Amino acid sequence: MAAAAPGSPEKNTRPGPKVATIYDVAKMAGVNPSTVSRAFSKPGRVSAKTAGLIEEAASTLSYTPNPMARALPTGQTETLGLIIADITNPTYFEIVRGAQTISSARGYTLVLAESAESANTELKTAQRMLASVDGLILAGSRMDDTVILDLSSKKPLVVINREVVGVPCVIPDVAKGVAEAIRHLAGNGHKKVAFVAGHPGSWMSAHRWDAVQSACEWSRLECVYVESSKSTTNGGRDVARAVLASGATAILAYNDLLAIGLLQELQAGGVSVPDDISIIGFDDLFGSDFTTPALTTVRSPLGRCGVAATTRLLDLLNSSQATSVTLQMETELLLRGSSGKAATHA
Amino acid sequence: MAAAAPGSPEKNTRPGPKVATIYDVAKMAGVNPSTVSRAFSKPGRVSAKTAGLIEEAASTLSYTPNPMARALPTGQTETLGLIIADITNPTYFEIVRGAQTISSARGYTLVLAESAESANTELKTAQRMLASVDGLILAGSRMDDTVILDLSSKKPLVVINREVVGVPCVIPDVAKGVAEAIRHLAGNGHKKVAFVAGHPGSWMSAHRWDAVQSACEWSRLECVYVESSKSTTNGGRDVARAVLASGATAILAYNDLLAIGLLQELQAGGVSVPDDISIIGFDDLFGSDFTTPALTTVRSPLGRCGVAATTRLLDLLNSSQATSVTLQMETELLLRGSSGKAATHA
DNA sequence: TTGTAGGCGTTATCAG
DNA sequence: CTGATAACGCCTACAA
Repeated sequence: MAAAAPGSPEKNTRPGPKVATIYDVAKMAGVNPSTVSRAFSKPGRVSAKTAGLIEEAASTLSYTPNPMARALPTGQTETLGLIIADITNPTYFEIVRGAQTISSARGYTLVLAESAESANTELKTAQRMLASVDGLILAGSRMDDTVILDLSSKKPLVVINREVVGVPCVIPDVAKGVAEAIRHLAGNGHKKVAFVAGHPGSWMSAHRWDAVQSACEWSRLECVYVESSKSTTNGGRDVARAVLASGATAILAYNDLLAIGLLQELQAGGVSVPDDISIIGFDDLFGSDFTTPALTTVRSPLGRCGVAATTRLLDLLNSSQATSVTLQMETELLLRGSSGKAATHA
Repeated sequence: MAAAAPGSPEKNTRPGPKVATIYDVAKMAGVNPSTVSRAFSKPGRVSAKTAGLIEEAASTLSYTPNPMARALPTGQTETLGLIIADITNPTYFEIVRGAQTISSARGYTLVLAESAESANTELKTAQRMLASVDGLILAGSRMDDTVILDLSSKKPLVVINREVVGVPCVIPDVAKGVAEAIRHLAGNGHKKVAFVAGHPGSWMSAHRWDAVQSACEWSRLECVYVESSKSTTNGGRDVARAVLASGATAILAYNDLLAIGLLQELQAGGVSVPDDISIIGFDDLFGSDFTTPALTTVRSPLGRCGVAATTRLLDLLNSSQATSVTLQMETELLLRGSSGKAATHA
């Protein structure tokens, strides 16, 4: 008998004592509702005495402002939206974490949605969200640049892990990390490295491949491009054979998941890592240090990207500074056990 | 010149063409606003012809109902709240994933918040959320049973990973998985197992310890309880020494993180797993198969718990069936490489 | 400093 | 089936 419905067993409305409104508080405090409103929305614009009365009445009634009702006149919902490409991909967890932390720290509510890797559902989700959110964060968006730009003209919008001109972006600066990685490989006698790509439509994958190419050129290393079916451990397992056939002595995988799959499959096939082949991943994903050897990886500060993007968005919200600059978060090589000297094949 | 403000550079309001309302649609379709409202909220209660007109007008104006405005008269926000104990703990991600998937599939929005392991902030968060949400999901709650019960009397509420009488709960049924694990150990000649506990206040940790005790009793195994500072890999590393000193030949760790930390620390210390000591974790956490040997673990169907809890909540929402039964999701032993025959110590 | 009145976008209750 | 009109809970000029 936790909740005994008094009258008729209605649809789904709670019977409970109707939640208090400013009217109830006003009546109890003996003031006008608008005064109560002020007391809550602009502290200081009400006398200390009445503020006290209101405060007291409010707490005995356990009054809480109704965010919906508040959002109507103001247009501000105190809510941020985060759309990620794939909830299934642990890469995004760090971003969610960062965004949620900052949001709640600044008194905002975070609503989460995923686009299931579909540009279409992503757009629909974004449009629905637009109506109930003050600003939007897109992580790993699959939508066209023009669509994103258009969206950003309606509500403040920040993009993570991708660059769109005219829209504030937060991306990891892969150049530094990749350069370190390639230098590390070159210094260990490697001559040929294979880049195992991710999803063909992924902006980030292309971006990383570019960085790898220029770094290799600079270090006079040969690099080959290997396609993969999907950016998961299974995807990694699937391409192990192809990578081996390429003749490369070192692998740069598009992400850690691929790298780990590769590592496991190669080890299972009797290939020793890093003695026979070196493997380097991307992201420093949760669990990438669980492997033996632990995975060398180019750390993408995803968490900090989430934090930075959210901070950025909130700043945009209360300053209207139209700075659509791309923020680069530094990446770095995390040297662990899966990479080392090139095999002296003979 | 992405968004040229026409007039004055206001605070933070978007200058853009004010978003369309039912009034705009009504005018364009030549009907009354209330008819437009009907057309959207109760399809069928409007003639096919006018419905068409409205549909057309709405789409050319790209009208989207304002959720806030809609929530005001109805009291329904089409939004679900999920509060998790610690965003930092990957365990909860599966739950988030499940909840988000179901929510959006049923047209609901999911808002996410964390309690930072504090009963106090959890309560505050819950209360704030209560105002803007149709129902609440608590995962790994730290609040008192009475508080949760009280909360559940205001809005439909489902608890994950914990049992509270009078409140619908979804918990993994550890009994089965633990029994399998202990039988597995007993069958391999183990005589003494150590249970490495998690956070002292954790309901789940106590619950698992109970299960381990009864299973051990049933299989006539000795079991010892080892405290740990925190349920992380580092926490695992910290207790490695103590566990070794206990003389147990097998370890059941409260969760996979602890187990992995233990595994790494023991291996680093020259202890062979599973030859010298067997390790079994809980949860089948993401990455628990990255280790060498891969971690044997009692799989908690966290994702399915999230799904079940959300489904449950939604059912509660539109049926007012006051079923406060506890739903048990079956666990099972996932036999991988970290457990095996007891060391023949001599 | 505080009260008055009108409006935010929708739904709901009546008539017609 | 459709059109007025009053809520919903709160904010905000404007006036006192």
